Amino acid sequence: MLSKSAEYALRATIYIALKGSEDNKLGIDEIATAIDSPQSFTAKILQLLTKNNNVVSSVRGPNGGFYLTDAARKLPVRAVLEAVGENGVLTKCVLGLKECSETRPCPMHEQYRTIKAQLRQMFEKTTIHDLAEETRKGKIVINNRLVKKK
Amino acid sequence: MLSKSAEYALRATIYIALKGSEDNKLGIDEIATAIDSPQSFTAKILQLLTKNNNVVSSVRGPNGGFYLTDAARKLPVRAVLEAVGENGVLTKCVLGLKECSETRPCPMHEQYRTIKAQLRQMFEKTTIHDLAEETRKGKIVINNRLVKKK
DNA sequence: TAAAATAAGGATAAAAATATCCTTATTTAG
DNA sequence: CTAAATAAGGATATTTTTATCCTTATTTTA
Ligand code: FES
Ligand code: FES
Repeated sequence: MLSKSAEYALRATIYIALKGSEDNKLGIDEIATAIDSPQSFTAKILQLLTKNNNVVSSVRGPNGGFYLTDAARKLPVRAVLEAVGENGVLTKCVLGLKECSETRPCPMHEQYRTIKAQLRQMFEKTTIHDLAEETRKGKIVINNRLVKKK
Repeated sequence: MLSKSAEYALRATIYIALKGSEDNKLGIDEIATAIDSPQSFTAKILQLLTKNNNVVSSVRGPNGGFYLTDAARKLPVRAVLEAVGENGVLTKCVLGLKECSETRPCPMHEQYRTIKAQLRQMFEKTTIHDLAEETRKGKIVINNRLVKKK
């Protein structure tokens, strides 16, 4: 469904939203460990997220690291996907035709339309904040281990 | 959403259902041209479809080619996806966690659940026959050109 | 101001997906 | 029985995605 890049981007962003703040910036090693992702690769992805859509903010040097602004927390999930170049799910044809349109639909278009609409809904109406809250509240998890209650 | 392999697999299968029959088998060159796909690669995929799930049937030699049995036409779309090793959309976690489960959900699980259910519905309830019929009836298209009415 | 900490960025590397090409096996028609 | 047609299958190539490593720039603190 999503690329590894997009998956790591989402998990990292959620984690940063959850644990970081302007005066508690998180280092790449902590983040990658927390979300079970390859560190250097995750660093690249965080670079994308800081460059595109201002999803993530970063500061170098001692006590530097990554955090989210309040504005960033209000961004929809889609902003994260866009930042890593993965918004195709919402626009592309399931059968891989060059165009997905009502006027030249493929045989799955009709059925896929409502699913695509729901995906769009999910990616546009849900904010980073929502996902972080969801995670904070429940027995929710963003890595492959059990979540540790603090 | 789907891999190229899966996209070609679906388009090819639909085309074969539409134009082929036991006594009008279709050659790989016709199929690949018709669905705008790379010929040799499509050949590989058809090999998978003949080996797995009996989605496609084939005969070598003069007047050989590919066709679908009546049984194959009744197969759900999912059988095609499975045959090319692409049924992960229905089982995997959107955020890429190793497990997708109710007991250890990720922060998107709740919202994604209903979408996944609809995807499953779509892939399991829709048959190859349905897609071919859909294509036969309307201004429906499985390549990147306009469909030619015969 | 020097040293340490940290992200940014560039250069590769490894793996997976996609694609092509060539040879082999099978089947049919003549 | 032979030749031609056609899919099967193996080997290889190309491209894209994923991943690692090393150097550079920035920032903070001592
Ligand atoms: S044309 Fe294929 S999904 Fe819209
Ligand atoms: S656990 Fe992530 S979608 Fe189910």
